[in-house]
Amino acid sequence: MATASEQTTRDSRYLHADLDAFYASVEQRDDPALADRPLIVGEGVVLAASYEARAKGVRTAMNGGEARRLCPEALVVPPRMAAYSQASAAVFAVFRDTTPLVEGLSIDEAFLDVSGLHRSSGTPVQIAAELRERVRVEVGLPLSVGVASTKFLAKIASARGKPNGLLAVPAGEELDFLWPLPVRAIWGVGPATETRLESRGVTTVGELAAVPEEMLQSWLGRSHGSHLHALAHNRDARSVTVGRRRKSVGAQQALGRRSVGRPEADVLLVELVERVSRRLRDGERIARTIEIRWRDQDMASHTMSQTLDHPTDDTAVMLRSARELLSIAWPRIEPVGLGLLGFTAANLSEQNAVQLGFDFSGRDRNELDSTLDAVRERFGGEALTRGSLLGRSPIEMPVLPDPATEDRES
DNA sequence: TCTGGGGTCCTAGGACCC
DNA sequence: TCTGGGGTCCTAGGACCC
Repeated sequence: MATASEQTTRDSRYLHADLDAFYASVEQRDDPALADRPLIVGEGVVLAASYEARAKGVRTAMNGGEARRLCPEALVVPPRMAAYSQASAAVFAVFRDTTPLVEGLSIDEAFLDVSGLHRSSGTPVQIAAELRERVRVEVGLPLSVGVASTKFLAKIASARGKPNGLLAVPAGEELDFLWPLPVRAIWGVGPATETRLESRGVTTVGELAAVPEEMLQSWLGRSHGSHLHALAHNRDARSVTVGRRRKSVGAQQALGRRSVGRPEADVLLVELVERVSRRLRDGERIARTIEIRWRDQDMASHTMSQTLDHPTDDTAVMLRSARELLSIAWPRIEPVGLGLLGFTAANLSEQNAVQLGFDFSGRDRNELDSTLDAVRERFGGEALTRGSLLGRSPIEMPVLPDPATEDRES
């Protein structure tokens, strides 16, 4: 098991904050009649279930009929997305008031880096306790927080602390905490990886840590293998990234078992493209890659994509491309039957970006650096490096980014 | 238990360029 | 005409997450 030399001695600087049963908690907050009662949000499929409903076996993504059979006394309400967005924004405001180093992962969870706050705000554990209290009082929602020396361990800790808990993994005790857990607890180990590990007799993180890295790579692929090897030893160098932006926007529609002909598929495609292009325009984003995805009646999924010469947010342009793809794909789709149709716009960039083109082949280093300085001064591009100037593709720079719009849209 | 809707990241082969 | 090293971009598929 853990030896002292293997333990990290870094401070616990990362918080993973996760709202409990988020949609259900918002409903229970807004309607006192729902408090402390089994509650299901979403009718066709369960989007969220209160802990009272979970106690009966109801789970997220379960179909509504099954959920009602398991928990007949549950109240079922339709989702109110606007209310959840508002609640999320209020919670994230508390996060950002605690530290500017906040990385949103989804509508209801975020990483916070609280290193450097020790003098002003207390220890990470004190900060986490304060955060939970503020979210409870100011927003009225239960929050679980994990505290650890790495992001991935903080995430595991918050999950173990639920519901409504605070769990800190003390520096030096990381591996004692980690190694008894099932491999599935690791963020990034899903059903496929779990099965592959299990077939080789590896079921706990401790057993995973004992497998030589090269062997793990041969089982799972180079990158995945070395990544899991590192995590099993609590080696995770990832830091909190502020201001991440979405890289793709998509919409999809499941069709069940009914048979769908080409005309109906085409109508559906128009609706999907309209939804996506509207969201692109609302978010002031443009996309260069157009993708259709479908699932056949055997549940196998497929994609087909096309990259345009110029990014766009224009419905007609995207629709033309999507239709072209559907025409090419249809001979493959028709014999098997369509189970789901989706449309995704990827390769997103900022609507107000400028493209800078450079050709520095054969130029010297000084000339390059002075140009780099000039470009940075004009466009404020901190991310711009000499390496990016040497690339042949145009470099995209946001025009005078407004910090207020840097928020991740949820 | 035959399964919703919205995402991210990685891999691997081929085309193409210098 | 053939061969090599180094690199980017595009496409399709797969695993995973909330």
